Amino acid sequence: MADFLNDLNDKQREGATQTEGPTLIIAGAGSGKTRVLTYRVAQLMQQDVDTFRIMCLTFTNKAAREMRERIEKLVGTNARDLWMGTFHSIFARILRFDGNRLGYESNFTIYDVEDSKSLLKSIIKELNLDDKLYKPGAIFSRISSAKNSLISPQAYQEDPVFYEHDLAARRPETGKIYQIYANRCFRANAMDFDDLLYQTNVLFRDHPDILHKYQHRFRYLLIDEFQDTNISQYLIVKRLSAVHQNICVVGDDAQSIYAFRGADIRNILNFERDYPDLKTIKLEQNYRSTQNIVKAANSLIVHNRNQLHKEVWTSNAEGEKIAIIKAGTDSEEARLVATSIFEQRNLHGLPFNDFAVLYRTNAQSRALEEAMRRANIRYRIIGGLSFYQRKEIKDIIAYLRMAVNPQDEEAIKRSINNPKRGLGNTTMNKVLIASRAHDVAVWEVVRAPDKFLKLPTRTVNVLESYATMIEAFGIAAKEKDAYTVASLIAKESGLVKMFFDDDTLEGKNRYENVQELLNATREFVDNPDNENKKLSDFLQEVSLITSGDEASEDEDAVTMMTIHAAKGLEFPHVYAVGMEEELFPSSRMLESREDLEEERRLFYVAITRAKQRLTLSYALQRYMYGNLRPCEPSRFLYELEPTLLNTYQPGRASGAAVSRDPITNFIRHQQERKNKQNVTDATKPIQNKHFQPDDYKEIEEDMRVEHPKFGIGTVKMIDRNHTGRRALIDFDKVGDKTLILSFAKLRIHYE
DNA sequence: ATACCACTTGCCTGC
DNA sequence: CAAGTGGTAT
Repeated sequence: MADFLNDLNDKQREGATQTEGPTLIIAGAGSGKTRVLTYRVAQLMQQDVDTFRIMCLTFTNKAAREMRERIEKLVGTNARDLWMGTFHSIFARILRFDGNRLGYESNFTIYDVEDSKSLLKSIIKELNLDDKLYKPGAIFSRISSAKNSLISPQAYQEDPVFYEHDLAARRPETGKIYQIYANRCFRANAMDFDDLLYQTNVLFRDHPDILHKYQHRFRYLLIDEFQDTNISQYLIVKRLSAVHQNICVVGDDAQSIYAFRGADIRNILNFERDYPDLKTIKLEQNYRSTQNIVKAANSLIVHNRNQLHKEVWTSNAEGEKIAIIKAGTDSEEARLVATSIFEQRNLHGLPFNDFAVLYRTNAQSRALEEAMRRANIRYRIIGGLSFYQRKEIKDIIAYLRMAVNPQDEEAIKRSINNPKRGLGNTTMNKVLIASRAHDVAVWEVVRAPDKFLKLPTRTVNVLESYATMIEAFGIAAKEKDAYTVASLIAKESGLVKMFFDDDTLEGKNRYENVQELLNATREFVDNPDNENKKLSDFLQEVSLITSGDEASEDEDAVTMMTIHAAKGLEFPHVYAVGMEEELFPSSRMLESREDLEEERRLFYVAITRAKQRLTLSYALQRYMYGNLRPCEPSRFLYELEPTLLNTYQPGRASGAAVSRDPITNFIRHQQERKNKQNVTDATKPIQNKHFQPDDYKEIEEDMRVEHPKFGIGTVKMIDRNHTGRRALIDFDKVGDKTLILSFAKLRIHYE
């Protein structure tokens, strides 16, 4: 029965079998953490814990699906009652049940980022604020981080710290916008992504009976990728586990890469503080990668200061060294990567599925796609503009949303004059103003315009016929399955005809995409795993799609995606491209050490995706904003242990200034760079663009610092009486030196 | 009300 | 380079 546990090593088994009490599993990359979670759930089920008492939170829907399948295989029973899914989908479900206690109807809409920004844009306009200063995106991220820290609109407006911050950014009205935004979402019976967590917290906080219900229902809580949870998520699980304390979190602080959307690494670093009885298990053996890859990853991550100690090791083969590709331009880089993939495939008879190309930004995919097409390499792109973000799809979805929740203001705006019905901005503005003046949902005005304002008869008729149509859709949505309703709506709304009548290539494409959407609803309805097949269920699933959900591995193709999207995945052959300063690390991440460390963790994630072979590439010039700009190799490349990188082979391209060998030697580049530096050092002390000294005021005793000439050393003493501060530094290579801090260019060295 | 064109703006990452 | 905006002609 329980013999499946033999598949695990000692540490893993400990993690899988010690099911009671709070547990923290620190799991290095490739150490089998998903496996432990899977086996732990299987173990619980073996112990006759009712499946519906287990909640397991994953980072993507795909991970949840796969884990469920593996569990079913292990225990041989159906795991349908298991509450397994992403934070957002699980808590959206709870809010559908009990959100009425907060005044939401169970058919609430989930606003995506575009909806949120569009709403903010109209609020900013209504308040007559300067849209140069009040950028919807900037306001949105303020609101988002407020919600993720559980700051209500009211608390936000009363807090002087937020006010000062917004005032400094010349956006003093941000708090007011937040308040109006929240009101408008509520009136539209809509929640944004952050609300799904925020409102769950409010629900649990203000309605103890409901919290009590769920606390007693879920006896076991398991959370994957815990390093990427935010405060709001953490508080939910803390509340839920308060009674039974059976909370098991699994994560790797070295792979925390979502701070920009509120993830707080302190959740994992401080977990012990909240659970004094905590049992901590470290998984340090890597089963995924070669020794060279593991070592390279380790050599990089030691440069981060903020981390838990762990030593990831592997007993796998040494493997190939890390290859470095140096290219002239981004398009050459793409071509060299394509060539390399092609060669490797032919050389070893590998499927394209074995290869992944990872980049920092989605914009980088363009050049790569072109190169792949030219080299006749099949590829699939994960992320980027997803199917559901396409204009024509959003057009249809707006109607589907209206059918489920006609209060949905953003859906009204999108659908009311599309296809064209002669309802332009003028009318719409009047409607919006009336809805605000009477404090009713926009829908109420649209449905009965005469009650609220004066409009030409013709316009009133158009509005009324639109409303009648939506109401008919609404009735259909209640009675029929998602596919039937979606087909009806596509036809009756006139959108299908509109796309069909468009004879351009683009129009044809759109028409096909709409058909594709209808296929998706059909598949949704036909899928036996889906218990509920209504349109509202379909929309719920669509709005909470996570990156990678749409990918199918049926076709043999190279996978291309951002490093963020690659989290949790692995490939035999990985190419990480665009290893350049300002791109990776991103230019926006150079300011603070925290940001830079996050970029480094991101690179760590990229490296550790590779099982057998890792190739890194960079270009000397790259197109940006439509023109070619010079680039420098990423500082991260210099942080890798040089002996792990593939070395220059003198037999090939000897002596030549420009190598014809496509895989040119990074070491040589590094050498050239060093030589150049030394020359400059002799004449002008420090003119190294790369060497950015830290503010000398930050340097303190016992710190490790780096001097461009003397190298790395330890600060032994600082004489603060001396003007400009004098410091005694013991350099590893040249011994003691006394330097005037305000003159010496020193960089703080974190190790 | 709408269609089209010149002009500006910005490329992180994503539930 | 490409999406979005604002102005103008129809």
